[in-house]
Amino acid sequence: MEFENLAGKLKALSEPTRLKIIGLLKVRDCCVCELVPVFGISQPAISKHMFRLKSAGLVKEERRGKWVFYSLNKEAFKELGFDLSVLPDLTNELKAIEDQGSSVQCNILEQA
Amino acid sequence: MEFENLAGKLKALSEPTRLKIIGLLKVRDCCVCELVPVFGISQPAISKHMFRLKSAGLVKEERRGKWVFYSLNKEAFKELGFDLSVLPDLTNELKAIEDQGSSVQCNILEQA
DNA sequence: TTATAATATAATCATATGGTTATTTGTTTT
DNA sequence: AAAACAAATAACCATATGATTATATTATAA
Repeated sequence: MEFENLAGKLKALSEPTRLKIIGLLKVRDCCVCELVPVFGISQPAISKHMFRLKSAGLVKEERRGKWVFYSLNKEAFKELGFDLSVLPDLTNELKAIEDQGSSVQCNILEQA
Repeated sequence: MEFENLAGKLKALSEPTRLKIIGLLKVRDCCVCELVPVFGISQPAISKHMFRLKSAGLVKEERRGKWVFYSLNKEAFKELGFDLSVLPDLTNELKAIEDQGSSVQCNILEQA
């Protein structure tokens, strides 16, 4: 891959919030409303981060009813030469959010 | 590694000039005055890029007489989970610079 | 069909970034 | 010691970035 293209993908990765979003998506697909309470920034801010990740081809999006779910594009990470296993496992952090339903602003969890 | 730290290193990598500098250092150690003619930007601009790469721990520096040579910190790339082999090989590009000595602003090549 | 929920977009703002030119610092050469 | 070379630092500027609030858009629920 050419340097410009590679650098573009790396730039999308190289922001702490977005990198942690990638870590969360490594655990499971997530929708925007689940990510908002994790980071304590506004919903539009998360949406813009997802747009950046999607534009770089690092994540895929899929609408499921009211929600838009984002998932990792693992193929893109291979091409990028980035090993996802270096990211800390966030399973527990995601579980914590699921448990304290009070702080979760969306109703996605009630669907299950 | 934590997300902040990882993101910081990725940010240092995620700029086209710096990423290409890494590609050149993969071929061999280089000094600033060799890099200047490759990119067509000013010497201070290259120096600042080297500072960013060094601060992120991605490169090491070593003074040799008048020159300061930079080399890859390969260990850092492992920790970062980034596979250097995805970068295009720039051996020829470096050779081209060596050959057309006219455009090279420093005398490093005359040393050999 | 009206209200509500989830997401995206627009407008705005402060800070970070990557470049420039001018100058300083360190090293070698004459 | 003076001149020249290599690199770093300082001051500055235009653009990119990451956040905000306000407003649209899209889909479900009442």
